[in-house]
Amino acid sequence: MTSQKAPTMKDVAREAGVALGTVSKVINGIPVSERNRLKVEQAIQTLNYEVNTYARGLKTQKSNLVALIIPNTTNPFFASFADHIEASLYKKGLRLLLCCADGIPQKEIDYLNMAANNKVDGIIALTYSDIGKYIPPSLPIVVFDRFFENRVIPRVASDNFSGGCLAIEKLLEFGCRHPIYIRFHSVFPGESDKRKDGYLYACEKYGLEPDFIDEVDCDDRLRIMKEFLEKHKRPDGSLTFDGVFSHTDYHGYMFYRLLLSEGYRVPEDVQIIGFDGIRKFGNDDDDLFISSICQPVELLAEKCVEILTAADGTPAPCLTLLPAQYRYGGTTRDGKR
Amino acid sequence: MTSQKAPTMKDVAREAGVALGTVSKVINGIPVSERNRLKVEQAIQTLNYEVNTYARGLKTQKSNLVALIIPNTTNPFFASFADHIEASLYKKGLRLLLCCADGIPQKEIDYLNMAANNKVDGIIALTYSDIGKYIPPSLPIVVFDRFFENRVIPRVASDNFSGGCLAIEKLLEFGCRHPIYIRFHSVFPGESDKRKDGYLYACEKYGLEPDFIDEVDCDDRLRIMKEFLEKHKRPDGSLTFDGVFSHTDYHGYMFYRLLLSEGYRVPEDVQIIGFDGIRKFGNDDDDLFISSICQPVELLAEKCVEILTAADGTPAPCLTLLPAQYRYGGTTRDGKR
DNA sequence: CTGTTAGCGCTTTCAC
DNA sequence: GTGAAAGCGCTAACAG
Repeated sequence: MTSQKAPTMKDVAREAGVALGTVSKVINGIPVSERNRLKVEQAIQTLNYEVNTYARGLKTQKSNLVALIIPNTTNPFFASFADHIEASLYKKGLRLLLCCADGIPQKEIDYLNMAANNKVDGIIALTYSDIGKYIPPSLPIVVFDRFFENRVIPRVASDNFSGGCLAIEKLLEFGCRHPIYIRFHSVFPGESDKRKDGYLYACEKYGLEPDFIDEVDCDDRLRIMKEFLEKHKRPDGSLTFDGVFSHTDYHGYMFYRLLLSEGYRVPEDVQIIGFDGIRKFGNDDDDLFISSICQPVELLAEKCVEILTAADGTPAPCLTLLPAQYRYGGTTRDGKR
Repeated sequence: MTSQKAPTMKDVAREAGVALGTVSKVINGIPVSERNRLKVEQAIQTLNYEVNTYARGLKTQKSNLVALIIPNTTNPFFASFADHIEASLYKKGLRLLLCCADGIPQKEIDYLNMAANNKVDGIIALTYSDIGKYIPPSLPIVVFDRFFENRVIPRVASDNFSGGCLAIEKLLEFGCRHPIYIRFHSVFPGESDKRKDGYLYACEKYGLEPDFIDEVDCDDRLRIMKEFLEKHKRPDGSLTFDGVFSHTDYHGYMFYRLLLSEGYRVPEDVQIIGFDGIRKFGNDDDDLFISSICQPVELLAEKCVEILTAADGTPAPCLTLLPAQYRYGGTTRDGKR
């Protein structure tokens, strides 16, 4: 892995017949006499010169690199988030260092250490392990969804509370009488917890009796869902609920498949609304897994980048909430389209 | 975006009471007295020291960064590939610069220029535009699937020919008599073209009449599929084919949905096998979209990294083909499970 | 082995 | 304006 010797600034200076510093000024847009600027630009052309990133980084301590720490890219939500982060950074001339932490705390810490040591200019983190205390104290960072106690860190998230509320309102609008809520959550608190708060609030507001699965995430999800289902079957086999708001599309889709396999019809017997708005192949508008409260992934990503790259003086907002929107995905009774 | 001053090698030397060079030796694994090594390691611990990448890069012209150029991360296959590339690089102490080219040639060229510009030690490219002539002449590179004419570049791919063949053999094994083939392909040639060759070869071998959709990829896929379907309906509504080998899971899944919407049963009336082995949520073993010839993504990624990072002397293989495997995903008659 | 030192290519003073 | 020169933190070559 060796790279060929590239021309240096010195070569350009010699070629142009000016001093080293003058070349540097031209490159960095610092005023220089018209005559010299042209000579330098000419020399740069001739030699096909490009700035050496390491030398510049060594001097300026800037790399134009931003680390994105996410669990993985295989989960469609993370994948989409990463994709939009990349696009936003690219627009600003920044590059993306992808760090998939896989939920391995050591790997997260490794990446954080690396980030702290002059390798990146900032961090965008979407993580579900407890790395708060490893976050370098003075590196710009924006976190998605999570909250760390040791330091005031700008957070970006969807308006999960309103989203949770909206899910129930939509289910009611489409004729549900008894919506339940399903969640398998991380042990670490985050903004997405408010989806449940939204559900509970909506229950209160519309006089519904709350009923839900709310367990720590585990390998036993399917068994837990099945048990829940059994407990909610009437003697005639019909269900005591007719709507499901799932904390994520993923689990909502699991529940959807379970219902189908037990002979229930969706959306006729039970309507389902998930959360996230993930798409099967990531591109079309018509390939939601289930009807969903869709996170505005593109806007969320842009907002993260915007806050991270805001001028040093600008105070970053502690929390930025963006609205999530309902979209039809086949498991609700507003079909047609 | 300012970073706090990190401890330097000088600080470590002072803390450990040894010379700068000694610290450098310890870090680079060059023999040093046991006593000094311990002192230095201790000091590194205490100061939480990490090597400054720019300084090292300036000296060595290495960055431990590898650029991955892919169209996006939202397509599940690319996402999975990126995920495994990241993991493989991480194991070798390398970091991943993610470049999503979105099929925008200018963006690909930008990234290639950057890569050439001392920023990365190597490139792994999975791309469908014609960037052959922009590839920096002396930077290590490995391409997935594609072939560029201007330069001998190591290629890694699945054994698409055998995979195509296998798809037909499986369909026959499960009782198909008339398997067709569906493809919407890029205008650029690549290894995956051999899936069709495999199909044609299998037809020849097993005495089948080839029949297929083979179009340049476009927005009109659904219309083309519908027309094809119409042409293959017998007067009684039954179909003249009973098996589908789709060039990708994506299009296979599209065709699957089309068949269902037209009232055909899968796998009873028509069996479908795709190619890629992409998973709905990227993690479980049971969430293929359709039965598929699965690319060994993890191995492919590892192989790319292995070839890219092979010692300078080692001649890289021009082409490395890894076997793809059939896996049940609900659209074939080997169900149960 | 160990310590000293000369740069890697660039930015950024600082005199001129 | 301009050019000379001092490092940024590290590696590697060298003398001890």
